[in-house]
Amino acid sequence: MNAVNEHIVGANAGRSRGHNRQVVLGRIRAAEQIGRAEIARASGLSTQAVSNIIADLIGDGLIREQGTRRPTRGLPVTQYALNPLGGYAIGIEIRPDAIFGVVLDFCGNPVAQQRREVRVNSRADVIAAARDMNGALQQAIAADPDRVLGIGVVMPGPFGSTGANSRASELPILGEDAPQDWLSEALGAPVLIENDANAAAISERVSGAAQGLESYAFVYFGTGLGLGIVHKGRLMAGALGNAGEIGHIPVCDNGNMVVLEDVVSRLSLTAALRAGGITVHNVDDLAALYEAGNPIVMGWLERVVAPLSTAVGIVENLFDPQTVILGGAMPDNILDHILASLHLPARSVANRPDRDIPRLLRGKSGRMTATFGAAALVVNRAFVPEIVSQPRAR
Amino acid sequence: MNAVNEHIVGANAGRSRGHNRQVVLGRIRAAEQIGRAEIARASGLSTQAVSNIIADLIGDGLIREQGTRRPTRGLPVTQYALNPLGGYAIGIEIRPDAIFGVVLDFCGNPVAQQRREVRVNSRADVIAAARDMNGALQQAIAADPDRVLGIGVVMPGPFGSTGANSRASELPILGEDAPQDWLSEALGAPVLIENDANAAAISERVSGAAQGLESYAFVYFGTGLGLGIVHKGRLMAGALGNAGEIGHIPVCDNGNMVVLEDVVSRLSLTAALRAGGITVHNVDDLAALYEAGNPIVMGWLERVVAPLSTAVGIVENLFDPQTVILGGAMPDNILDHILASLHLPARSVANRPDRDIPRLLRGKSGRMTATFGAAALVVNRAFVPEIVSQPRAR
DNA sequence: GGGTTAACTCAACTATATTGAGTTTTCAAG
DNA sequence: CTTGAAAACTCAATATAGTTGAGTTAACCC
Repeated sequence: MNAVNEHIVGANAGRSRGHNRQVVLGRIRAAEQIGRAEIARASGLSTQAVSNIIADLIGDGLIREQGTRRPTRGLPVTQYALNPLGGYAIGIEIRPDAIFGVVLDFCGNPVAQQRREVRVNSRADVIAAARDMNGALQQAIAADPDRVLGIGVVMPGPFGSTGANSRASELPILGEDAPQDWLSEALGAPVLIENDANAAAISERVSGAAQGLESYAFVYFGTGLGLGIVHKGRLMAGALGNAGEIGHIPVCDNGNMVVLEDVVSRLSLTAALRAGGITVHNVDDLAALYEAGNPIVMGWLERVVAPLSTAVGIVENLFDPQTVILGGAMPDNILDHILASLHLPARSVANRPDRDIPRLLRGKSGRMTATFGAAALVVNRAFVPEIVSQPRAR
Repeated sequence: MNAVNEHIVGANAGRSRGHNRQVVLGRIRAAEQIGRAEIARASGLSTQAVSNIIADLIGDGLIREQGTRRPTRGLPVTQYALNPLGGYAIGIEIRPDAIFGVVLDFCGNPVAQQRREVRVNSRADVIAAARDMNGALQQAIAADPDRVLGIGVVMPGPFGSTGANSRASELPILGEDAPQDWLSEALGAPVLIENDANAAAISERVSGAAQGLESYAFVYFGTGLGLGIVHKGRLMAGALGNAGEIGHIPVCDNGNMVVLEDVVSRLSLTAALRAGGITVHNVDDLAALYEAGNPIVMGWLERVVAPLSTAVGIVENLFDPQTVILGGAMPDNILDHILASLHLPARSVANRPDRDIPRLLRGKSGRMTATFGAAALVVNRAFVPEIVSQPRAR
């Protein structure tokens, strides 16, 4: 009759072990260093089971002994920590005019970075560029290829043919079916694909402002404006992977109804600057203009306040996240200015007296956040078990 | 350091079996009737494992043999179906001026209903009313108490103290901490609590318009306007359980900025009617007024179109659901009128040429949808495995 | 120094799923 | 009508992984 629970698979010994390895790794990652007994308590497993898994993980080089801690009484705790050399995650960001690559170690620290200025106009171009980048990155780290946990690939969404495919900078190969399949085949490794906002959101969780958070939303300044939603540590990507099109929220701008990303996006800022005779080439140019108090930038910042405040309020009220994070391809000083100037609505489920985190945070991953995010997808997957095993439909 | 993966527990033999029982039940429910081999293929388990679980479930009375089917060749398939008598779910909806109760059988069909007009002003009132209702319902079905799978309780949200607690009809006992704990203790059974919109959303999945859907959003006409978000078969309730406050989206109304539920809600309709000298007592009154072409109702319907279309578009673009369902305490004829009159934005990820479901559906559970939903929470839980075991923070 | 506490190990046990051989029933081809 | 293939299912043996309970070790406290 229908497709209920289509993607949920049964458990068996092997899958249970895989799940439990992820649970143990997740606890170690969360605690930075931790002993077996505490992992057992936190995970609902017996100490013996944890001991066996720990032995496995050490054998695989994913964790290592690190220091001891004396509890109030009893045997000193042997603690374990992630071994940064235990695994590598490759992240590739494909843009219409360039391709970026990064390698993260198992702890989420960058160990290699590359960029190529190439114009990709076809599927063949994408494959060639991704292959080239993957090769270059693997060579740069000179690690055992078996230590590569996977390859994350980021492309601007939305995927498939939708009413939202109207963005200027769109890749021609999108709008086609399942890029996951042919990329995976071309690179000879499992590939995770997400749009830039989703990847950036995970980047903040792996090594940024969202460390330790389970549910948050990430507002991403790309060419347009995107939103990555993380719920219980997992991306909420929607039924077809196109969730988070915050840029399409209609807003009032000087009495006209426009969509949010017409006002709040790097494109709208650079367009305003160009109309004023100023051409910017990168994020640093924007940072400098802000520093110099450029009136066009300042005007844009004022114009951004109302619509973005409204949009963040909507996100708060629809998702009830722990916090909302702002980041992406904007200089930190401009992000900080926005952060300070927004006036979030009082009528929001996020407006609680007992908050322990601010309603709004600035992302930490900087301008490379989407590329880092591509790799972070792979890192995150190593620590967060999924019930599902079949890939989702696209 | 932090709370990553706090709620995720490890797997062991017992928990795996529980998970697999849910997977098998879920497949049976989805297919209505199905044989063992097909369940095995769909769930990634061996036929032998499925056979053992099926034997268990029959022993527990949760499923029963039902007919055979001849495949093209080979042994005829022994099929299994849910046994409606296998378990019962109790649902209780608590409102400021009344309490509703319903019992659903294991297939989600109603087998008993009750209502009491009581004014609940305190925690003691709630406990007394819920106890009374629970007793009456259990007596009405006269089933083995062991067959009761759980009790779902619905109260209007939001829970806890937030900037959204400004609704006229709010229960005085809300804004307090963890009603789950004391209700569970008072009723002597595990209790699931959700707000009305969330429960209603699950009701549509168990026995309504969302059967067979994995990801959808449900716009709920209660006193205000709520939204239940279902993703991969599970409620997305947010970090503190207050997700879905769609009523707080700011919209333009005759040039004034108001929030959505100021325009689109039963309260706004009844207020408009009262200003016109018409008092409505229930949903039937509204249905009759619509049928008679009452100008105030018609005017309200026109006023609703633009803001609700915008809001649904926002929901589509943020969640990318399979569809959006409209329902709750509004007569079907008014809901149908709204459904037909909305003009959803073309610029939406939901606007795909290859859609197989309409972007908008009407809910089927009728005016009792939240009460049914309370019980449906319990039914749904029997079929959808969770990774998490610890209850979420409130 | 003796008792207590807590982490951890060892070995036996248990629960559950898988595997592979075998059985039954049906359809289809000769 | 016979024979063979196909598919569902069962049985018994096997494998994997987690649990249990009885130690062992090392630290603190009195």
